[in-house]
Amino acid sequence: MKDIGQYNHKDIEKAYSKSWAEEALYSVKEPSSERRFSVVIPPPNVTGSLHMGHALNVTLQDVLCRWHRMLGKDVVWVPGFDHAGIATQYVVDRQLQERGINRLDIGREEFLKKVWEWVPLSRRAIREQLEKLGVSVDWFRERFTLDEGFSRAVRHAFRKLYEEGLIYKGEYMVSWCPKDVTALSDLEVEHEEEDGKLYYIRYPLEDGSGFVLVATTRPETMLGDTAVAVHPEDERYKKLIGKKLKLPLVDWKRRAMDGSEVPPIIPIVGDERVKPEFGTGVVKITPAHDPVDFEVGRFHGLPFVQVMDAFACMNDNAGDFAGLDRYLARKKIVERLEELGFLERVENHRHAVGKCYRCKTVLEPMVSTQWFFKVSDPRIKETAKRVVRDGLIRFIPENWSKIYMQWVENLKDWCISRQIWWGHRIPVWYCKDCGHENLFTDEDFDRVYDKLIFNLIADGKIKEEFTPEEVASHLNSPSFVHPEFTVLDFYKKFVFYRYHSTEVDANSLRLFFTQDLNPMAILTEKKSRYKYNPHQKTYRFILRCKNCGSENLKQEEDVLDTWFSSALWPLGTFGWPEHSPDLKNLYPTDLLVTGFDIIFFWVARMVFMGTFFMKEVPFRDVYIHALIRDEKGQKMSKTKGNVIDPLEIMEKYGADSLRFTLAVLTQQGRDIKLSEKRFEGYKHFANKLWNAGRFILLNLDSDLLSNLPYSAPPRAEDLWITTKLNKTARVVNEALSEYDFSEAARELYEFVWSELCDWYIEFSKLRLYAKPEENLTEEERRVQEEKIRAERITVQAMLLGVFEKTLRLLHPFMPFITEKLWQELPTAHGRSISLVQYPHFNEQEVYEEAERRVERLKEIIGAIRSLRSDLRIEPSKKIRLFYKARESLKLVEEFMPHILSLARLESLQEVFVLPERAVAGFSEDFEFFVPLEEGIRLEELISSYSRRLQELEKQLTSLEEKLSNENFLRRAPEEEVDRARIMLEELKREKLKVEELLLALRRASSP
RNA sequence: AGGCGCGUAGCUCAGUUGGCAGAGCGCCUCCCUUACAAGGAGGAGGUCGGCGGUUCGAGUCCGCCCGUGCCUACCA
Repeated sequence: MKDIGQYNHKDIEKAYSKSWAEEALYSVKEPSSERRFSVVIPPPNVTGSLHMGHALNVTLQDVLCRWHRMLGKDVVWVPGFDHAGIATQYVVDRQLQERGINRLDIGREEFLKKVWEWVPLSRRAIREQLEKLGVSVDWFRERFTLDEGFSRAVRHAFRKLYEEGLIYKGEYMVSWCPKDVTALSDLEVEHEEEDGKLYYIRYPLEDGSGFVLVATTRPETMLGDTAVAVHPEDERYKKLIGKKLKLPLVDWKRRAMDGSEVPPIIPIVGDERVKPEFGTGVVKITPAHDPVDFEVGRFHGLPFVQVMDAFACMNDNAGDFAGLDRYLARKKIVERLEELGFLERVENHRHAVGKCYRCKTVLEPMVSTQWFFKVSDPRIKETAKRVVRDGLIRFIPENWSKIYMQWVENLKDWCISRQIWWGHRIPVWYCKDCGHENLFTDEDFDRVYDKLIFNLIADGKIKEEFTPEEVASHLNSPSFVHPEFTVLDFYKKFVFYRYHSTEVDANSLRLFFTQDLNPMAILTEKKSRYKYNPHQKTYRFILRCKNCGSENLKQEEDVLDTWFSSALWPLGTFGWPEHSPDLKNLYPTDLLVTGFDIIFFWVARMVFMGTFFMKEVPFRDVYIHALIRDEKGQKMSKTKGNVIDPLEIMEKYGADSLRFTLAVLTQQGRDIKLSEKRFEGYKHFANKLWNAGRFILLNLDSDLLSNLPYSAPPRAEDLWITTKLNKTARVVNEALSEYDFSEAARELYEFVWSELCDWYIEFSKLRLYAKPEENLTEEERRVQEEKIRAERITVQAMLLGVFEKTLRLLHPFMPFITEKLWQELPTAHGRSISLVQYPHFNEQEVYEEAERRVERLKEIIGAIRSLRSDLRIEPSKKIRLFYKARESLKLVEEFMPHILSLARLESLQEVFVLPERAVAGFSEDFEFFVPLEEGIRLEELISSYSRRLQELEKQLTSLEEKLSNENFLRRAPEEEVDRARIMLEELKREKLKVEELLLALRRASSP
């Protein structure tokens, strides 16, 4: 007997989100490889805080992880964060700009320091949000895509791919963002339809015999034209092939990328790629600024003239227009062309423009030297197709595998270099003497210290010139692998675990360097790795060219595409490239949950890396969920101001309501339209559950458990609710195993609200509040009291048992409220509801007979309530009722107290003749009569019955038609025909009944 | 230009081998009944986008069309 008061989500959620993390409840040190269930979180970007999409993503994962954990699995769910190259650089850059600081002014090193200051802030904020959401991740395994371990994994992966010939460097056409000043991969280009212009320009023939007319959408690129192309079979222009044109405007020197001078006299070439039907059938060729022209230029050996710089400003090759922004240049060039009579006409033209997916700047195709991952290689591409085709990886819903396959089929090589600062710097050092391209990873060094120092330098943690003290202090600073690690801890645990004896401090380091520099070491090693500077007292770590031995090396400036490291996420988080126990036990993961927008960016690329390096898929099931949109179906974005912040929602409605709402809304479609109202509805549900718990706890005797063996046998409603709950458990388990979150959640909602609260709890009050009759003898009274006591114990045990099981079923969806309520129950044992067994279907607990009787009882009570309502009898008014029944007779007698209570009757008496002056209702064979009193209004009832009659007539007509259709009788299955016949009989009986009642009512209402 | 999805109650959506159209919210009526007014009881509301086909029978399977959203694509 205790009162837990009113539902207050804030207190509950705050207490548990903290204690779960502090107790490391979801940390599994040594998972068994057979019973494990392993998942890696799609790492959120450290660009700010979580949005609703993240909330959905982690909620679904948490539901599944909690479910599997309760099914007895060793669930390891690895959390972590993505350094998010361009995105994070963009965020920090903007912050600096607001303080009037320019990134280019302070330089790379200083800027990266600022980013490293920002990262922990964002990381902490997101971590807190995840905890608030109640995610059951193993925080001891937290990782970051730019932590020491990942950097090492990335260098290792780069090296292997490079050595296998799967990474190459080359000069190609790439999409270039002039705002972020970097190359982008094809995937990072967003195409958008825009209204533009098509300019028709005259290019005069060199011999003065006329001109050809070319059409272009980007006239500014004409300054870089080095040819004009026509289709070789085009009758109009065929004869012009080989002739020369004078490029308008250009009367200055242009230099090609190879340094040669390019005259403004350009050839007309024939090329199949030209479509005669577009424009004039003549196309200008700018090999350095258009992807197709690039191909054409290479094919015909044309010079490449760049006319723009990295910021999309015109360069020296643009002569008079040098220094102008591309759009200003376009305007000026068009004006000049018009002045000089080269512009024939301008048409409106709608076309697709490529934009940067981050900053939406219109991209410029540029020729530049970039690094590529040769994903078109069969070792990558064919494997990636095979694992899905053969079902080693399963997409849910299934149709995404088709989309995946199509994309992989059309793969082009992936540009992985970025000209930004924030990210994994490419581990390549160029020799300034012989030009050799050197690739270094710590595997190039034998000694532990060398490996260590190399990694620190490669990660930019120490400078090339350093002191042992600096190294030691860095090693003892916090690691980015995990906030509670030092850098040294990390190296010991993951990298150098084979060398446990290695103690690293300033002294041993100094000793190491001294030894390294002594004459003996130099003799044995030929050349020392370290150069000592006696003035500065610093050491320099020496890399030597693998070709010529020169020490004059310079590291590649470019960093890797952020997705290159994310692609290693399911490997790196488990310690790869080391053969760690985690890698052995937890790879491949069992499940990946993500949105369809990153199937190509991330999912496919994890498949590339996983299958290549591990010879095994990175995950088995890929559950693809919808994207969150606002109530109008628009994407949520800060600029539109239509975001619904999960933090605000949790504050107002609670994490449990947020989670349950998202689970219910997770249909297999493509998007979820969200409005704040949805959360309100499910907060009511949480409240309902709370109050059910409150009711039960209020009515439990404090000594219940010790009295348990002694009790009265269960009643029909007990068996009924047991069956219902059992069936609910079956549906929920089945739904979850099919990733049908919505079905599982709705089923639970339905059970809690419509069965448990609406009916069972109401029924339970009969026994809980039972009192002995009055005017009894002492003896009789004692017997009755004993019986009531026994009944009370039974119903309390039932309530307790049913509720406890319900909480367990609900726990994956609403972890906080279920934990709290469960802990309040006298049966609570162990640390947490999340560690006890999940209920499953039990064949023994199906009581069909009891279930049918109680369902029938509900119908009867419903019919009486309906009549009361039609007669406008106030709910609080108890009425006298008379009834007639045949098959239902026993049932009515058995459940007399239930009917009296739930239908709010003063009495229910059987009669054998129709009462005079009474209005009636029925439910099948159960007929009942309310004595007609003054003030009872019949109109509503009459119209209610009239509507019912109409409906019946409609159904009857269609049924009769069906049954008179010979084809139906002949061809439909027998049971179908029988069902129709039975229904016809029932409808006819009901119709007679309704007509009879209507007649009586009409008589009564018009005296 | 190809590909994928969606059109069912006022709104958001369920509807699993074809066999009597459902839920939540909203709306209407009545009630603050000792867990819960964040509640209880009852109720209204639908030619399942359109046309055609298969079938005894179609929201469900097939075809075409209309509307709508998204993804992919080098059309100057």
